[in-house]
This record gives sequence, structure tokens and C-alpha cells, in this order.
Amino acid sequence: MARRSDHSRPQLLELALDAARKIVLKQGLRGLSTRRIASRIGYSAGTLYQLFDDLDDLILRMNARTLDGLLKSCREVDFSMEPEVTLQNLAGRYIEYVGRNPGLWNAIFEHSLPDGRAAPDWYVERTRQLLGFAEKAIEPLFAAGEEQALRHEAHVLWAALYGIAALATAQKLTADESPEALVRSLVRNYLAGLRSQGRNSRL
Amino acid sequence: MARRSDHSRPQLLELALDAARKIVLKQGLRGLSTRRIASRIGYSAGTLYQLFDDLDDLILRMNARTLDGLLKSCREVDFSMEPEVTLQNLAGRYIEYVGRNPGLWNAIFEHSLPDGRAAPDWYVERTRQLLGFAEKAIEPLFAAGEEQALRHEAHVLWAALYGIAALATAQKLTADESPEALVRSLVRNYLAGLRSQGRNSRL
DNA sequence: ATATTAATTAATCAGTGTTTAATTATATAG
DNA sequence: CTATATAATTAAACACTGATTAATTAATAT
Repeated sequence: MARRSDHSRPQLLELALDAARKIVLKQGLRGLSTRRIASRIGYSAGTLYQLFDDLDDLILRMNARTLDGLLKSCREVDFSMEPEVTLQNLAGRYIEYVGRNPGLWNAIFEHSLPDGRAAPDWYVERTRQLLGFAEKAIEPLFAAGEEQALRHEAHVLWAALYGIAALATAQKLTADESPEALVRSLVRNYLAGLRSQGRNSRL
Repeated sequence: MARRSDHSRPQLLELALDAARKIVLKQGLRGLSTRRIASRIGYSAGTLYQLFDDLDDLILRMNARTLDGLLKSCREVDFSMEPEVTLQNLAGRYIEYVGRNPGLWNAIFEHSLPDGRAAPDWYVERTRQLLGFAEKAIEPLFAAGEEQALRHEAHVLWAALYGIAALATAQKLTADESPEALVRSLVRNYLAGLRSQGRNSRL
């Protein structure tokens, strides 16, 4: 056929990514395949290759949407409060979002690109933005000229948050430890530590 | 054939897991397949199903060995020093080990079992032991009867460490941030925070 | 030497990602 | 309004994958 004017290209892309999302939500990344996506949207597998470079590309675009949802939630945080409150709110939304879409979040760190292939800019940009929120939250704790220390400490917090979320969604945490409580402790203690030491003493 | 007395069953299991390790080191988990393992050890793919339940079982056993290597390294840490020194040593070995075997470490969190299938006890036990080291390191900071708080804080540290290691090996950290430096900051600030607040105030 | 047992494999099955040629619906030109 | 060109869609093919099966073959017991 030619374009069967059933759906436009953008519509088709939307359908495909949505179908992929639903499959991953129910069956995990393992259950995702081109043929399954195709059958769900009433097209053949080959059509997907007009919309995406390959399955990796499709997965990256799906994961980018997952990140977008988290970014959207993070944007609603009030950054005018004191750093700890802001960061707690940020971390809370992070954990809440991940907890509501565990399958999708799992897909983010279960997926890996083949050997030498790097994640595209539009994907990396999203993770960078996420990190940016952490930086913005703790910014008041640092003096001008300490940007390097600021980025460093935000990186630690971001990676730590990532670890808690990862272990929680992969169900590798003991049941009696809620990720929310772990994150609260992380933020409180880490910031208290930053304050008690001067934050710029990171030999 | 029957057992071709070329290798004993334990030898064969060793060969298979070693071959799997080498493949994952060079090509990542994506490059691992039953046929590739089999051809490397000079047997057919079917033979592997006499040694392992399935490929997931094989991967779990390979990952368990990766954890064993880390456990072995952690056992050499001197736990008679003060908590921060001990924990820094522990975390240092953690990051060092992961940094030396990034492919193998990646396999640990890239792998996931199908839908309802849980990790076997002998696997979970290893992760529990690893967590136990963190508990042992910060134990002196807690009074008797605070075991719950102890486990809680150790969990935070362990998950945070995991996050840094994960992002580092997946090359999702900015190049100018070494995982060693991130981990040092994590341990120092978190412990400082624990001390500055009373450690048992974790509502 | 024969019968039994069990390890090993080749063949097979259903599934995968991806590419190709063939088909077909739309858009364009005459 | 028809003929042509264009481009989307698909069915089929290819080379893989994990896993199962029947057939084969080597070691063991009789």
C-alpha cells in the first residue's frame, strides 16, 4: 500500500510509542518486540522501521517520554523554599513517579545500547535536565565561584537517588524499607553533612 | 554421545560460566547467547541445559560470581577502624572492583527475570551479605536497640553506592566526575550528617 | 560381549530484529 | 478524468535467538 491515510506519521509514531509503553508496563522490557507493537496498532512490523531507526531507537524514545513525565513533575516544585525542603519535594516527586511507573522506570536502566553506540543528544539532554533540578535545589548552599562543587554534590545526590529508585523498582530492597523513607534519610543526612563540613572541602 | 569423559560436570560448569564471563566482558550482556557459549567451550547448546535450568539461571550464576569477587574484596577490609575510615575503605573497594569489571557489573543490573519469577535464595543471600558489610562498618555509630535504624541507614548508603556505580559503568556520568570522588563525598557527608543529627531521628 | 544407562548432539520449533522486493494507496501531471 | 509517478505498507526472507526432542553415542554394569 501507500500511506493508507488511516493515520498520519506523527499519529503513527504516537500509536507505536503508546503501544510499546503498555507492553512494557505489563510484561516488562523482555516482553517488548517489534511484532507485538505492530500487531497492537494494526500495522506490520516493517512499518515501524519507517518511524524508527531500529528497536533501540524506539526504546530510547519511549524512555525519553518516561523522563519527560518525571521532568514535568519536577518542574512543579517550588524552588523558592530553603534547599532541604526543595530537595525533599524534588526527591519525593522522583520516588513517587518511579513508584507509579515501575515497569517504565525499569526499562530505563535495563536497556543498553550495543557496543560503541552512544545515547543520542536528545536523550542525554533529558538526564542532564534532571540533574539540573538537583543543582538548582542546593544552589543557595554554595557561594559564587563554587559551581564545580555544586555540580559535584548534585551529582552525588542524583546518583544516590537513582540507586534507591533502581533497587526499589527492581524489588531488591527489603520489603520493610520504603523507598520514600530511604530518600528522606538520604536528603536530610547528606545536606546536614554538607552544612557541618564546609561544602567546598572535598579534597 | 554419552558423557565423553572429556570434562566432569563441575569442570563443564566452570568452563561455561567462564566463557560467559569472557563474552560479557567484551560484548556485554547483549552479546551473550547459548550458542556462543557452547561454541567457545566446544560443546553444543543443548548441553548447557543439563548444567543450567535456562539462560536466566546461567546469567544469575555468572552474576553471583561477580558478587563473590566483590564480597571477597570486602572481607579484606579492616573493621576495627573508626566507622568513616572503614566505610571509605569498603566503598573504595566497591568502586575499584566495579571499575575493573564494568561489563560484568553492568550485567548485574541489566539482567531481569521474567514476570513473576523471583531471584533464588543463593543469589539474594549474596546481596544481603554485601549490605551486611555496610551495616558492620557503621555499627559503632548506633546504640544497642537501634538495630532498625542501623539497617535503615546502611540501606541508604548501599543503595546510593549502587547508584553511583551503576551510572558510572553505564557511562552516564559526566566524564570529569570520577566515581571515586563521588563516593568519597557520599560517605563523608552522609556520615557527618548522621553524627550532626542524632542518627535515630529518622521519622 | 551384551545390555543398560545417560550424556551429547542434530534437528526442530517458535520466536526475534531487520532488510528486501513486491504491492497498493495516494498524490501529481497531462 | 485518466495515466503516471511517488511513497507507504506489507509479506516474505534471512540470520539469528532460547528451548525441546528424538536420535545417537559413549561409558558403565551385567
